[in-house]
Amino acid sequence: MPELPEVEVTRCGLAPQLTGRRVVGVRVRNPALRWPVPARLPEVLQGATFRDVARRGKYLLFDCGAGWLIVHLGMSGSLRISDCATPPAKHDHVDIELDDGRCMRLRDPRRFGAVLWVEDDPRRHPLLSGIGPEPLADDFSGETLWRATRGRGIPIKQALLDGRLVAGVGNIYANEALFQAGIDPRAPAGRIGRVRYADLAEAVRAILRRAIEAGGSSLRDFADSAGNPGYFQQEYAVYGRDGQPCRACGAPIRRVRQGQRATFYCPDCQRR
DNA sequence: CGCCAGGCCTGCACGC
DNA sequence: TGCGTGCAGGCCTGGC
Repeated sequence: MPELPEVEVTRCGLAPQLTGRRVVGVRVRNPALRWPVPARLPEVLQGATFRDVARRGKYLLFDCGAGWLIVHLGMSGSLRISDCATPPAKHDHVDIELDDGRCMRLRDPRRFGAVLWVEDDPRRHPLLSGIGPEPLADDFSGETLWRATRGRGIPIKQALLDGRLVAGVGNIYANEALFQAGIDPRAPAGRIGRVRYADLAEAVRAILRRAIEAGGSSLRDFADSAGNPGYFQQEYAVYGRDGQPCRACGAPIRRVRQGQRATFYCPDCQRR
């Protein structure tokens, strides 16, 4: 379940291995991802050299000189560097072969992910142009959240999942950040004040940073690690813990449904 | 067998 | 009429 931290850890793992490498071939075994993998991907990528790997929200942006490869991992996708000779597994849909005999291999069992190609600024692509501030950048703050939610009745949990307010906060970290900020996920976003939004923004940052650091510790063997461990899972305060005691006060964690997504919270620590 | 999880785009219905 | 808003559907597989 790649959320922003997993995508960032992926970016950090891939960048040094890709930068300066030339593409010598592209193999698309199954183009049926969320959107079809562009049929012309092999021809446009052939001979291109990777210059950089960036990230916007949960989108990975590969600067290939002639254009940009955009990859979204959906909810079951992973990218790793493999030996080209290693036989692909069942859900290995795309290989991008490099000039050193290795390849970047996309695995995505559920195929909610996407592989796109654009020739100009990927941030202007329709899928990316409306994305809100990066949570770890300076233009995200309690103030931006406060301003964006004036007059809105939507529960704060669902507002946090809206990528136009803040980029890349998924279900797990929305739950965790609200716990850390002591805010009831059902509280109407428009009725939360500046001070609490400052706490919430800080909680979002802290949670994401911590998760990235935890993932970063596995960076060394990133390329060849088989299934990736999620250390951070051990540390969840509320996510997936319904019925278990709150780590802060002992009250049983509750689970409710908001917008067809599971929400977890502590009824005592989190207030409207 | 059925249900659920996950991200997030898309389309619809609604009210001002 | 257009817009902002809030909801629900859809995509897909594996695990319970």
